[in-house]
Amino acid sequence: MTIYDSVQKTKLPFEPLVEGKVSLYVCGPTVYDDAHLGHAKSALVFDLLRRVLEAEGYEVTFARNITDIDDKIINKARESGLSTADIAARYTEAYHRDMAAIGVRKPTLEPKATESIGAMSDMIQRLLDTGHAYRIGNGDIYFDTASDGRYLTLSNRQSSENVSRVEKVSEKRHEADFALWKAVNDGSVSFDSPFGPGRPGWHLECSAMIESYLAREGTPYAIDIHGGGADLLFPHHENEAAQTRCATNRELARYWMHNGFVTIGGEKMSKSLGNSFFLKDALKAYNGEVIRFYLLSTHYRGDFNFNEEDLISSKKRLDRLYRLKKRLFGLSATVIETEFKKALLEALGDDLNVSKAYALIDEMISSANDALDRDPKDKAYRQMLLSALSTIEEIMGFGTQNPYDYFQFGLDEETKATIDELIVRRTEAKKIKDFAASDAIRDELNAMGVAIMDTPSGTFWEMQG
RNA sequence: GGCGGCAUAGCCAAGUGGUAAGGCAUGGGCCUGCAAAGCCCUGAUCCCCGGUUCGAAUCCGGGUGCCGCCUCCA
Repeated sequence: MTIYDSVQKTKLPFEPLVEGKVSLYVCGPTVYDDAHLGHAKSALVFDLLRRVLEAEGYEVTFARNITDIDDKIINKARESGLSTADIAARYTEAYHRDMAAIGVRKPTLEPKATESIGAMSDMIQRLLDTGHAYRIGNGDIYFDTASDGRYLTLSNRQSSENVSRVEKVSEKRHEADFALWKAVNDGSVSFDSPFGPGRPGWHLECSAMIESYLAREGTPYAIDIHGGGADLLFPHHENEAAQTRCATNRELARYWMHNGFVTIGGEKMSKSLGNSFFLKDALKAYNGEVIRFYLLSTHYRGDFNFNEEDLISSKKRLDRLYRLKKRLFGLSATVIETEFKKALLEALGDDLNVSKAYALIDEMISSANDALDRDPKDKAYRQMLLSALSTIEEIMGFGTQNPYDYFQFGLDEETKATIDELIVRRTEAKKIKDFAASDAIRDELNAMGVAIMDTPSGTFWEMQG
């Protein structure tokens, strides 16, 4: 496959460091609040990448970290009266629940910062030993950016002169130098280390975790692919790259991938702008797969402008897949290799061209419906379709639900019983050709948001979206 | 100020040199008691100006507009 490397700014053929294997690391969440749609987008993009690589036959080791200690977590703990561990546990659980709801598979590894203090200490020690880090009077340890000849090459910046908004610390050697370790003397949350009690700097955890959990020996790069949101390129990934380079004498990742932002009204969704849309709230109104389908529907590198009308339009598109699944419901078949799968992987293999993949799915659905209209009993064809659906489930991660449940999203049993009862009454009215009565019942159902469809095998219904 | 991204039909969105995928919406047809669903048909010359080329949405130059990173951020 080809991957767009955001450092070289070009699509490159993917060549693994180790034959048949891929190491993929993605920056995960800081667990101090619920995940918003931007977090979901990022998680979905790399979940898709992982699925595609696996479908291509690679053995993928996919790590996504949890930042469970950080100033924001400490502040939240202070406000709520809970411990930082409680806050972190609560939002880690919420993150897992939300991601599962949109079909994001669990990563192979999910290291936590608080469980990686040893790995971080080791890296700090190496950086101190090699002169790439220094300690200041209050015990803080900083990375010396000027000691890295390749600093700023990742994000293609000419100088750090304009990094003037970074907090001024008088003892720092250079403005761009960033904290590896913050000494803590005020009794707040701290961890023991060879450098005394303190907390790790945020950038450090990814480098340290990659080194201790993912990196292979004897390769020119620590891992194959490092991903994250576009806002992490600088300074976060720049700093990670510098740490790894200086501590281990090799580059961190061969390919860097950055996903675009979710925006609202053209502006980046972020907590500081106050325009975040929590995933958990979206999940109240829409099936998780609809959200997955929608957020994955455009190319990962572009910005994604969230808009409820577009979401509904996406839902209608996914509905078609489920109606086809409904037509084939109850049939079992062995999964066979299909031309469809080949085409789908080829589309996705081009730097995750999801638009092309979606187009292939749409075309498959149309021709399938057409063929099933002509010959509903073609067994070989049905088997091929079931295999295609199963490919979509496996690679795209949607179409996995029972189609009847899918169309009854959010309904309680009582309402379902009411609907079923109305349909029985309507069927009886139709039987005696009392169309006025049957149409009145249909209007009533429509008013409830229920769409009716009469078929040779009975009347079915769906919630309208 | 430095660096970067984007601009394609009413809307969403692929395509990066050979005369514009797909979806939603719209209109028409088939099917249906009527519908719904399904299938078929229906729409753009690609922000503007200039250049290169036999040929450009696609390359080059110059504009305009929107967005992002440089502070925590997916």
